[in-house]
Amino acid sequence: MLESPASSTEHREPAITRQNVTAKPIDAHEPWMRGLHADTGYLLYRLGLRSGQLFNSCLQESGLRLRHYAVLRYLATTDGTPQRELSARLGYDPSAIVGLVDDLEKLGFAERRPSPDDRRSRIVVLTESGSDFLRDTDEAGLRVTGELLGPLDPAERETLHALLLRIAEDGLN
Amino acid sequence: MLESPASSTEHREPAITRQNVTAKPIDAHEPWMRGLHADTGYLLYRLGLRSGQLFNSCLQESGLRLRHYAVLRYLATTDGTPQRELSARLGYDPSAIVGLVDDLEKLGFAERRPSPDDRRSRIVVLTESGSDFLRDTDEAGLRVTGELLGPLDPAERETLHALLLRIAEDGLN
DNA sequence: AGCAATAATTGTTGTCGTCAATAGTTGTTG
DNA sequence: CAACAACTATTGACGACAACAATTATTGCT
Repeated sequence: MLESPASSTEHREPAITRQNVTAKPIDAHEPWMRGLHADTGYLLYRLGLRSGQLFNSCLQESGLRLRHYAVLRYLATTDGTPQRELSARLGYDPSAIVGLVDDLEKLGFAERRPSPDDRRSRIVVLTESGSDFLRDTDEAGLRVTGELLGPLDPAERETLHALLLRIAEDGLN
Repeated sequence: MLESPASSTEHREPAITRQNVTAKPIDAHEPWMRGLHADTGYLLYRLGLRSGQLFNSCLQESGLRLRHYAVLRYLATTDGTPQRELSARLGYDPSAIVGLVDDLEKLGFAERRPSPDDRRSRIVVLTESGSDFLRDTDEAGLRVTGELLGPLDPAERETLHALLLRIAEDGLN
C-alpha cells in the first residue's frame, strides 16, 4: 500500500530550454488568460483541481488520499457513523466507502463496530491515533491552504471562504 | 440539490426531482458541516468537483468533455497553437493532447496544420464550426455557472471571480 | 412464513493520468 | 559534413479510480 509518491510533487519544470516559450510572468491581462478564465465555473474547476493535487501531495507521505481525509474529518464530527451515511453525505459510492474504511482500519485510524440496532450496519468510529493524525494533518492542511491562497490577505480569505461556503451549502454535499 | 452523480454515458439527469433521501436541510450551522468545510482549500476542492461535473453533464450532449472545451477555448484565444504549447499551458500530458485533438478534428471543430517552421510540429487551429460551437456552448456555460453560483448576487459573484482570478494567476496555469 | 427493501460487500467495466518507447525531424558539434 | 543529442508527436502499457451490476446477510412489513 501506499507506494511511490513519484510524480507531481515538484511539477514546476516543463523543461525550458532554448526557443521554448519565453518563461512568462503570466498575468490575467493577457488575452488567453481572459479567454480561459472568463467563466467563474471553469475557474472553480481549475482551482479545485490544483487544491486537490496540493492536498494529495501533502497527504501522500501518510499513505492516504483526500477521500480518506474527508472520511476522517466527517468521523471526527459525529463519532460513530454507519457506512451508508458516509456514502450519502460525502457523495461517494458505497463500494468506495468499503475500500476507504479498509485502509483507515489497516492504519489504525478507524475501526468498524457492529451496530446495536441493526446487525447489517457497521458503525465506523475514529480511534485515538486517528484523532491524533487528524490533528497533525490539520496543520499541514492549513499550510497548504495558505500556500494556495498566497496573494490574498486575511480579510480577503475570510470573504472568499464565506462566499464559497454559501455556494456549498446551497447545493448541499 | 443534485446529490447523486448518476451521470455517465447516456443518461444525464440533473435530477433536482427525486427526493428519495430524507433530505435534511443541511445548513452550515450544523457541526459536521463546519468540521468538513472549515478549510478553504478543501472547500475549493469540493466545489471544483461539482463545477466540473456540471460542466461535463452540460457538454455531454455534444459528445465532448471538459478537456476538449478547455482546448477549444485556448485555441480561440491564440488561433494557431502547436500541440506542445497546449500541453504546457493546460497541464495535460502530450499523449492526452493527441486524443483530444483527434476528437476535435473528428467533429470538425479543429484541424492540424503543418508548421512552416518545424516539420515535426503540428499547428492546431480552430475551424469555423468550432468557433460556432464555442459561441453556443459559452451560453450554456454561463447558465451552468449561474446555477452553481445560485445564492450569490451579481456583486458577490464579481467579488468571487476577482478573488479566484488572483489565486489562479499566482500559481500560474 | 413470505417478500420487498436495505447495508455492506465483491466484481466488472470504462475512463483517465502517468510513464516508457518509437519515428521523424532539428540543431549542434567535433 | 557526419554523428550525436534534443525535441515533437504519437503509440502502447500499467495502475488508479469512479460508476454499475450482482451477491450475501439482515430487517421490516403484512
